[in-house]
Amino acid sequence: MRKLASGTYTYLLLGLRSLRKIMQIVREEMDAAGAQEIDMPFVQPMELWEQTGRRTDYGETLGWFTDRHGRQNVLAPTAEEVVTNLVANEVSSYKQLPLNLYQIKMKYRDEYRPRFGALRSREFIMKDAYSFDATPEGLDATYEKMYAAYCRIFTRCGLRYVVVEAQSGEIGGSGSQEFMIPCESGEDIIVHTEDGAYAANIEKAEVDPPKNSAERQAGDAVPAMEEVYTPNVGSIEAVCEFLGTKPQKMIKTLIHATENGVVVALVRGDHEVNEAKIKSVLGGAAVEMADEATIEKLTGAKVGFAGPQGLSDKVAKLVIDYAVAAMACGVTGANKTDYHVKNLVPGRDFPLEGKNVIVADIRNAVEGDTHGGKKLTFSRGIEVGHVFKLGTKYSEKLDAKFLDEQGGQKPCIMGCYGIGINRILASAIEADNDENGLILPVSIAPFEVEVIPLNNDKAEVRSAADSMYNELRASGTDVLLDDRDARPGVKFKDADLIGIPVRVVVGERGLKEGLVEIKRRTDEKAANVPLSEAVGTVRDILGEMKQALEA
RNA sequence: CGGGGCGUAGCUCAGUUUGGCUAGAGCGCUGCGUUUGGGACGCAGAGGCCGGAGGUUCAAAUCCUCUCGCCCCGACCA
Repeated sequence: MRKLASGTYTYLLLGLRSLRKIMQIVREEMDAAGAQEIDMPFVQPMELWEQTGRRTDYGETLGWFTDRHGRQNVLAPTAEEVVTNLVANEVSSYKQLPLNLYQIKMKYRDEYRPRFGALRSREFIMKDAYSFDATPEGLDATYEKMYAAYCRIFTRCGLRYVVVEAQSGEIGGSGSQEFMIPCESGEDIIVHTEDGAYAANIEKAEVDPPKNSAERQAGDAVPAMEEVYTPNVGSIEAVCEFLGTKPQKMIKTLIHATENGVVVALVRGDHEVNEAKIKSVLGGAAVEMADEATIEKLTGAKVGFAGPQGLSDKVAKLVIDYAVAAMACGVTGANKTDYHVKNLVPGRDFPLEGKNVIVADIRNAVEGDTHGGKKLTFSRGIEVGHVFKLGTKYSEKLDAKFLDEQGGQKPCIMGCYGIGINRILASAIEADNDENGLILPVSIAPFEVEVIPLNNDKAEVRSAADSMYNELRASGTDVLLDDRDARPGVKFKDADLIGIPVRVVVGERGLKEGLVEIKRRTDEKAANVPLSEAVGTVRDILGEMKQALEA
């Protein structure tokens, strides 16, 4: 793999061979799961993206250009629009459903910041599948099939994976799961209970409300709230330092704009608000941070001095995190520039109930939180696959409807399923390697076995190696012959570096006794095997390795 | 887009602070010879618009301005 520019790479022979093997496995499992392979355009009309609103949703990550006719074209990052448009034109009856279409193709995302080589590149190969069902039960069945196919794909690629609950986005309530490869260099945070019964992306991980109300009751004795002068001290850290308190004692008052009006969210000073959670608490309306003008108008103070007291009547919703509701008292903004208040008591100084007040889980999980009473731990992973029940978002907007048994018009119920082909290779490399290089599973290694003739100039060595190579090839084994005129050490190091699972060494010394050496990449020492049995032994070893990946 | 860093031989980098000899090293590459079971050795060589443009100066890889590219951190993410 060689870099051309930031986030764009040329794959050379070895990398490409691995990618092809991964694609083949994916293809076989998709076909077996009843999906049909198609090929959709990489360049797509912008109008389609405007119809579904994703031009805005994708924002800057969407790559596009204007052609000579002045038309705008999207460089496809996914293909929901195109496939839904296709189905809208082709499907008119429930008898044509269910339908499951997939493609394995280059995608483009204009990433804010491509990083970690193939893990997050601008161009990448993705298998994307889209299913269309007539009923929710049908979608469930398709989803299950795809889920099972994904498990087989990652197992066959020799990867240890975990499945986590993921944020399901706009269509609340329907399922979404990510397949993650646990690994230090991963970009995603996985949250799971110690027994592994619950695992989720940090975006999604649900947190138990605190159990003890003891602290709350202690709050009854707190004196009335009091304003303090905090000139030019806006941030949490600055206020803590100024007032000699801790972030855990602070209440962050975050003002959000939604299509239904202004929403104020409260989280503890040491917690991070999770907008996706607010969104689902509010029933799916888009949520974003309010701009300065909105905040100043609402609070009458500059940004950084907002507080919940007296605001509940002025906003559409007041959303309070469980952890804030459980606080005895806290420090927050005074709704007055350069002032904060202390001794603010939840329930006394601002409401914890009422028609526009919601107490819920609206923050990211942190160390020490629990789920279902079990402690949550954190680890990193690489997202290699995502299965997602989409519902009717796209089929409604793009008019993919069919007539059901009663003759009624219904939108198709969709699911979508992605696999990052490059990421599978990248995670296999990250997951297993040593100081000598890669250790690749036989199913995705560029070659299964490498034959190394040590003394190329010796005719008998050369001919023994050649005939082994030819025999292995003839028997359908993926074999590489290193016939370079190089020193032995160079060949050994290279074979190790590129992760070839099995290595056969043909040397003058061994050949005198009719022996060659066979060594797995993971073996300490090589085994001597009679030349006549070598091909059979190699095939047995490969057979075992492949067997292990089917289990 | 914000913050930081780096652009000198194919690669990794020194030299830049304090302007001054013919711009260097290791690895790689070419030729010849000796070697040959875990990245050999000797000898001889090739290889540079010091990222680009402009400026200061007797003199610029070195100082100034602008620009382009790359890396790292952050913000974003169906």
